[in-house]
Amino acid sequence: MRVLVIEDETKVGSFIKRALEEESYAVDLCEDGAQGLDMALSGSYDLIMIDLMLPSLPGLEVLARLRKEKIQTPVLILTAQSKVDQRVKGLDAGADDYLTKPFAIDELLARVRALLRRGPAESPGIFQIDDLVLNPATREVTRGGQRIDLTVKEYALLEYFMRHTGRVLTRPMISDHVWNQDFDTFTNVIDVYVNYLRNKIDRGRARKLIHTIRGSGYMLKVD
Amino acid sequence: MRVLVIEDETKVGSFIKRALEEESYAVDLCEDGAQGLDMALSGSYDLIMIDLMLPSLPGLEVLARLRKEKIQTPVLILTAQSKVDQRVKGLDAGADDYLTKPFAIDELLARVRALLRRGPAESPGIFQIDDLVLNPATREVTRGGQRIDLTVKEYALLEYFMRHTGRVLTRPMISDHVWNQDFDTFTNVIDVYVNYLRNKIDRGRARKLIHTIRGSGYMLKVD
DNA sequence: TCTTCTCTATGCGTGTGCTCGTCATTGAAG
DNA sequence: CTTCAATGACGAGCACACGCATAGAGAAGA
Repeated sequence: MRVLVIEDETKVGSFIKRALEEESYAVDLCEDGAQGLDMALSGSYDLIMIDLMLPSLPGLEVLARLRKEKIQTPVLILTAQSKVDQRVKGLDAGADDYLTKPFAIDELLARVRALLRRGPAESPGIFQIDDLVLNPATREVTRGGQRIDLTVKEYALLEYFMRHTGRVLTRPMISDHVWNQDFDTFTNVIDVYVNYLRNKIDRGRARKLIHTIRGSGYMLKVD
Repeated sequence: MRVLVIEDETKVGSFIKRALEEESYAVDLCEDGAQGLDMALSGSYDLIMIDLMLPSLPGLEVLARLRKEKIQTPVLILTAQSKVDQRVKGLDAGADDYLTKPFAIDELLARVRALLRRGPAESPGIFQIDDLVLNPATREVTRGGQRIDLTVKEYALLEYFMRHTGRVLTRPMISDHVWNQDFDTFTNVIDVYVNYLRNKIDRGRARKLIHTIRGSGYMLKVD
């Protein structure tokens, strides 16, 4: 899951970035409204977080243009003012949720999870395929009841796979959602990480779940 | 446990702040009603204390708006008048308890403990994991029956851990609940204090309780 | 003054993320 | 069936960030 944070206060921004990264999100941080809009328009993000007070372009304007371009990515508004009309304006402009600063990081994370949960599939809080279970709330993964320890990146990759079970995932799709902006296209990192995952999830099991679609990408499914 | 105190009399306010800090609470003090409301809305607090006589925005109003925004944090009302109707109004507006000034500090602390005990988990007064026991009422900690002396900060950290056993606690989450507002994100204080706790709690024991989740944070659990 | 506590600063070891090179597999053409 | 090119699998190894430990500065209180 990739998140764009448009926030001009460096301190707040990097605090949020770090918190999200510890929760295994890929995070791009942008301190300028106009530039942030450009990035948001790429459509690579699963969630966009916008501060209302921005230099160069106010947050509400960013949001409005985004919606005008038919980008339906969930948007979470950050605002210093708790004034009710500000919030109403934000929600009217197409925000999905708002949060007033200062906020508790737990609260931010909870809302992020909530926004991502109401995905296209209207999915529940837990993902399961065969005897493989992933719980995003606790970031716990088990197979056949047995706990599996994953690194942050491995977890991010697996979560992406499990959110798109039975679909072919191309390498560009994977890098777009699991890695952040400064991903280098000309490497085989993805292959390497898929291999790591295989070792921890499929190695020694009767039914393999991770399948290679030669010439296209990978797919998570039961045969 | 983090507490917000909204009290315009500087002397009373800092007296309360100090008393609470000695009991290992993280305390933010605010002398203005409107600003206090903003802070309270962040959801960062485990308890909020409001004086009824405030400049800019009366205490009852702060409380009412808080409840309107669905913030369910326990609220303790401070009031100079002991008039019955005042109290009734306060409780009607959604306060959980009240205290008339002047009050004995012991009484204040007792009520704070009582309010925090009825947490979201409907928790008992005592926390236990393996042979480690923590009693918030006496702030006494033992492991295997043996008393363990902790400093104020160490205790606050351990209490936070024990209230969230078995869950991964990220550094931002920890700083949000154990340190107060002016916490500096870019230091390793948390690591240092976890290390202190390890020395006093896990050092030399067969079963370790504090575990590092690399890239994420820490977790308190039995293996 | 001396002690206690909180926090800063720094050096060090190690796991993670990643690169690279080589080997295995696949599928198509001869 | 053999050959060959394209594609992917995977082990080895490197660099760096992360977390640990420890020393000491600074503040507050006895």
